[in-house]
Amino acid sequence: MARLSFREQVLRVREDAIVSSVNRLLADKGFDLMTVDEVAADVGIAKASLYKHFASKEALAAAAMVRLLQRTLTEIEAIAARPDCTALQRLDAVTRWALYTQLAGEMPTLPSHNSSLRAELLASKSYLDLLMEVSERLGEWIVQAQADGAIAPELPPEVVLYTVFARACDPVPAFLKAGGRFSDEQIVDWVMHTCLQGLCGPVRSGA
Amino acid sequence: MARLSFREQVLRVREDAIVSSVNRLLADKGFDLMTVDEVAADVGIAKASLYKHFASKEALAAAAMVRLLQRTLTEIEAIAARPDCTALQRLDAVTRWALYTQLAGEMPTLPSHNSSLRAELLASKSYLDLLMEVSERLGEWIVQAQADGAIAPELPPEVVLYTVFARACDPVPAFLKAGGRFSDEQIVDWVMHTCLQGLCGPVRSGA
DNA sequence: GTCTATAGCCAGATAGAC
DNA sequence: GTCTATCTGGCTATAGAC
Repeated sequence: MARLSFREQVLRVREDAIVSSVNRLLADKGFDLMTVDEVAADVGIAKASLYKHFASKEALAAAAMVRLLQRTLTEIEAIAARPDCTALQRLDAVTRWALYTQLAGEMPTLPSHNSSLRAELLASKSYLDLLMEVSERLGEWIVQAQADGAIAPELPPEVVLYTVFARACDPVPAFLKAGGRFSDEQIVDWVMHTCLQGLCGPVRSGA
Repeated sequence: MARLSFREQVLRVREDAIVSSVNRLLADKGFDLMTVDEVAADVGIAKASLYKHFASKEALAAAAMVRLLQRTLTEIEAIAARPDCTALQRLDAVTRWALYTQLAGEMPTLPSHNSSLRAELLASKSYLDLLMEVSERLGEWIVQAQADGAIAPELPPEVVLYTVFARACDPVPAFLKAGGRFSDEQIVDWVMHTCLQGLCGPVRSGA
């Protein structure tokens, strides 16, 4: 019993190493340019061994997305545990976390066009469950922030949710980072500013 | 002389048909999933004939991007010709145009990771020239809008420019459209609202 | 310049020994 | 479960006739 558990633990560690490589490669090159050979080489095992753990390239990507959502949920729970925060501050915190994750090269991005990949994700119960839970947790904060008058009440919560989600694959931070003239902190501050206050910023009396 | 000119015209019409197909397919499936066979079938010619017009798949995509930038410049000039507009209103108009183009399925999107494609684009003088001209035209409006106090002066113009550019590949409109509950006009209005005023909207007195 | 046919290559997936 | 070696399909690109 103990041996079996140990074996399973070894298995999980190896699979976690695989998912880590996939996560990094997805963040770096995207799904289409990532090859299974690369993943195998990065993990340090043979390609055929990969296929003993995951049935397809799509399954690899799905596993990376599941882990991302799990980490997102962990982050959400950590932020939810902070006392004396407004809902807007919590939304701000989770969005900043996503931006820093992206700037660190750890945010896997998937092409929204790829149909085989979409099919795999929509068939994954754990992925869908996690996505729904993340959406619901954020949705509660959004509704609360609107009740507080902190987020524009005329925006449907759906619009707010998608806008927050979209920061995870926003190309602006990477472009600003590529320029090399700004720190990650500065970049995140600006993107958060445009996200919350918009380009026009707080309305000044004369405007 | 007239015959030669006529021949060249026929050639350009055919090439324009090719670029139209590429534009649509790029908007629909993206570069990696678009195959040259599809383009040929869509145009109604043999694949080998395509390669008489364009040297590679990357060249096809580059041609589509050049045409997009040309159309963008045309739109910019039309907006510039409007009398009695503030710089912010012109920026608003061109961004709205990009959003409608995207919702119409006519906005080609390229993967930012693909290196062979990047190389092709960076080697294309007409692409780079057009990109620079579009950036400069928008840059003038941005600086003017900041001088007017309409756009937050603490934002570097670079940040504003990238934020405007990013609307062209913003995933939010497509998600909202996929929901099927909103009109294109409504979607564009919301996205423009979040772009200019942010999620928090105009600061209310109590906030 | 257009076509048919095919070369050449690469990447996802598998066979089968250990 | 791990490996080496291989299969298979699809895609870019080209050869060569007309």
